[in-house]
Amino acid sequence: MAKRSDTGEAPPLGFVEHDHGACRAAALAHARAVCVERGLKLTETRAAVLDILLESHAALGAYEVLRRLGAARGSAPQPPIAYRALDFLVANGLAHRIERLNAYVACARPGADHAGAFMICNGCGAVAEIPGEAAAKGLSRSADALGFDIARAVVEAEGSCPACRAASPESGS
Amino acid sequence: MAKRSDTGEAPPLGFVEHDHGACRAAALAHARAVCVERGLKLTETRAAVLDILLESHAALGAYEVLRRLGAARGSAPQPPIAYRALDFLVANGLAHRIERLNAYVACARPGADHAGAFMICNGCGAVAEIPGEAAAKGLSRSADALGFDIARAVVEAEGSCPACRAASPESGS
DNA sequence: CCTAGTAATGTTATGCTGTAACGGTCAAGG
DNA sequence: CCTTGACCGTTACAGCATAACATTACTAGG
Ligand SMILES: [Zn+2]
Ligand SMILES: [Zn+2]
Ligand SMILES: [Zn+2]
Ligand SMILES: [Zn+2]
Repeated sequence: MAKRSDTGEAPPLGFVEHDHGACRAAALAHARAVCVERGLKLTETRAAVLDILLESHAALGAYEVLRRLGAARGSAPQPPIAYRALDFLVANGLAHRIERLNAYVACARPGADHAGAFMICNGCGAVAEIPGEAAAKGLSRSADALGFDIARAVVEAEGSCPACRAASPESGS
Repeated sequence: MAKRSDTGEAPPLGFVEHDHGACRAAALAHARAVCVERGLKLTETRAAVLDILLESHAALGAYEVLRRLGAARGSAPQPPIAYRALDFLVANGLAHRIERLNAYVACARPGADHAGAFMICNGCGAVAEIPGEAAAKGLSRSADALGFDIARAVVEAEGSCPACRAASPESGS
């Protein structure tokens, strides 16, 4: 495949093979560091939810998170438990909400600026997070022309990841 | 205001003053033409739902459409009635789904290519539909670099329209 | 005309997504 | 001690969406 150091971009996790154990540990460590730095509390529940999201680079619905949280605890927590933790993670850039799926994914670019864009594979459910600049640039030019002030941009592309394209080429061009 | 003929782009309805009665009639006429051309049936229910969406350039939730449909008929239709009509309109490019809002808006660019992007005003709920090219270009370059095949892109910016910025400038820069 | 097929609508029931509201727990600080 | 504030636990409900099946309407063929 293409080299990836030639553009200076971060490697796009989600579709590429990588040491996910390290990936997960690094994200968790980063979360702890961020919370210390900002005076936030990464409580047991929040850490557990983040860890659940970090199980893979797929997006999980709130109720799926809730189920796994219940399995991890032995009890059966109610929806607000999951939503509050997810809201905390999203508000602090540790996770993202995928609007197209009404689902949540752990942040794959710890510490980045966080105007991210996402590529969602319909085959395997993997989600890759990429810098949003490319899309945001064109978008903000359009917004300027309109006099519109962008507070937040949702950029989500749905399609087939390299692995899924290789596995079922009938849907290709 | 800024001239709008200097870029060759279509005028961005939704945020600009315009003769909305004509806008609505033209959209309805276009819908009829499209259906005739493609051998589709713009039934009473479908036309009614499209007309409801065309009441303004704001997005409506399915249940709000349902309520208005009930008001227009005198009966109280069930959710699938609205969803089926909305699905038909979306499938044929006569309306669009706004993922961020779980809501639907009439197409404001009849006959266009339909890889549109949307600007959603948090103040007044107006939605402007703009050509998606600007964002799509950067996005597809990223996708190519990843080996990702984009089937559909969701591009939705949330913020303040010119009118709402003027009305409440405290949230400005 | 009658019939069979298809497309759309009507109806029932249910599941997924998200939040309001209130009470309990625990730690920090006067 | 007693307040304050942040978080957690629980109940109840609101909003979004679809599966499944019954019914109606339109259409093509006999
Ligand atoms: Zn990973
Ligand atoms: Zn895939
Ligand atoms: Zn209009
Ligand atoms: Zn506005």
